[in-house]
Amino acid sequence: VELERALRDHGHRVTRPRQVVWDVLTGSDRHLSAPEIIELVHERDPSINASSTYRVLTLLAELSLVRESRLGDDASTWEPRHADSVIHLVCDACGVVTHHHTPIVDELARDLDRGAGFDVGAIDVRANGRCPGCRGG
Amino acid sequence: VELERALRDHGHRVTRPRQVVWDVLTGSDRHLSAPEIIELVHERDPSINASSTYRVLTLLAELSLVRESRLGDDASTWEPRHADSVIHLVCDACGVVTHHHTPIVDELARDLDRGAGFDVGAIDVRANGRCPGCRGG
DNA sequence: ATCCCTGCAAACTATTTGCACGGGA
DNA sequence: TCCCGTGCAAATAGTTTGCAGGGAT
Repeated sequence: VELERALRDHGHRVTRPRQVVWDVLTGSDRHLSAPEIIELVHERDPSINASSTYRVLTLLAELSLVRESRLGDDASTWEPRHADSVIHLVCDACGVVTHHHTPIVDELARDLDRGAGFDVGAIDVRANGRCPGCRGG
Repeated sequence: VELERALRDHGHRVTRPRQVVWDVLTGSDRHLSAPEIIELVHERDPSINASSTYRVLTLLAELSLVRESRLGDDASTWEPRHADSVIHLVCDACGVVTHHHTPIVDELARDLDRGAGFDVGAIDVRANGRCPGCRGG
């Protein structure tokens, strides 16, 4: 229903591809690449075309329902948008991506405003390294 | 000579494509995409193939001489690597990418180590927004 | 003399777009 | 009924790879 409301509020139609893509995204607890999303969408409904999935992802991003990240060297990944700023922790050993929160990001935004005169809209922080599990190896 | 030393120290040969790509990168004050680098390399020596440029960029990244960033929605951009952590400020209005430094990034690294048990190797911060010039519009 | 690098061309992956039809409002 | 959104297929863009010859060491 969150999806339906967001779509209607902006004059967009509620269609099956949009619902299925949204279900796939909200039904996953991790980042998904476009090809992965396309695959999962196909499992639920093989008649939904890949290009439609791309178009839906673009639309959902415009509506701020999902967020695109470019974490690796390959394809973009997508996830439902979080309310607050999130830090992406990418483990170079096992490849797992986790999230982290800290008020320091807000501090950073303030510093950019004051120190560089930059009007900050969004901040993305990515850290590469070793996750707790791979750390002691 | 910095390039030559880095190459020889790791048992790699000093070749023309490697020198030209390095010259192009160090001769620019801004981020360059691979296609841009290929173009600039061609201006200096049209006989250097695009695939070689890709291979050189990959090698230089392994040697930590250059750094790859994925700032926009299109291609990766490359720049000589900086000693300290750098923040990329991407202006959504004019598209210009500038750099910013702040010790807050180190603070962030410490927080990730303590707060999330994550062994931080590198941190990338990107901020989208309005640069000082486009701000008052 | 050895074998690392390169140029070339082809393959690949991710993503975008034109078009005509069909379904949502 | 209207026209937005879709499926389809082809086009694009960026990047990677196999191979054989040439140059750096």
